[in-house]
Amino acid sequence: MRTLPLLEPVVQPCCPPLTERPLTAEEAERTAVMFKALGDPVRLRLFSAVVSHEGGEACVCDISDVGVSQPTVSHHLKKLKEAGLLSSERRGTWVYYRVEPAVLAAMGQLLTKAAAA
Amino acid sequence: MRTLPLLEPVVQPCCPPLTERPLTAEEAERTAVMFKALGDPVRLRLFSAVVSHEGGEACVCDISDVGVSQPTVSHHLKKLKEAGLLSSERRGTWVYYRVEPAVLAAMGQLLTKAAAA
DNA sequence: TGTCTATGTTGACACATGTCGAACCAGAGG
DNA sequence: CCTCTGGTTCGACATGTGTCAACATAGACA
Repeated sequence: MRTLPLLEPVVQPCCPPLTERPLTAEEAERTAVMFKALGDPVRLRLFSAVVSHEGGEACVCDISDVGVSQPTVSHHLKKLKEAGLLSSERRGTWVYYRVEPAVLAAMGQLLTKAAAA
Repeated sequence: MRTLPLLEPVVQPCCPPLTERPLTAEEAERTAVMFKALGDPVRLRLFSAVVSHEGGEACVCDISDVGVSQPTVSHHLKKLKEAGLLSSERRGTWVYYRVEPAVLAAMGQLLTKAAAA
């Protein structure tokens, strides 16, 4: 019995820099997944809530006050997970979501390098 | 006769840091606009093409080879413009798109600060 | 076993979005 | 004036997406 299904890893070595050259179709496809995941207000709030929470992780019950129903929260968290931005773990009664620091750093570099050009 | 319609400024002083605290509904709404704009593979390629082009600007004719019809290219460039990421200017026969460096830098900080947490 | 609480999944629905062809607009150059 | 070329706008269509209520599942606890 595995405790972490972890749907897909999707984007790990990700993110070619944006300024160097035009992205290829493949690269764009991969990179767009992450931006798309953050392209919804509710998901952005959930993500921000997890990232800003102490320890970089939070229980669903702590962050689900974003004005939508509980199934919708669950749906959005799943999307963020599929995009490789969050991972989840069940601890007893509650499920905790955690941010993937590597991916976040990669996204940041992608944009800051672009800005420095 | 104005040469720059510039549909809306939308997001100028933008981007509260992502790690500090959970984003409010308003902040998330504003910030998500930009991520959403970059959340499509075609738009990401177009954006990357403009950013990586010399001088940070490019004629539509230089970047429209992304596998979709020309009206679709125009549609996506409009979206990027509405999101405040690009601006456009007509110069004789051709239309040039340019990146907005301030907004790009803000987005980068938003994520790198988040990564450093 | 049963029940209660915390999350996830399903199904359905309305709405947003990406795409194209066709029509339209703006300059350049006859 | 006309015509050609580069871009945009329009109308239509298929697909994707956010949302909820209802149902299902997983532990905790009795």
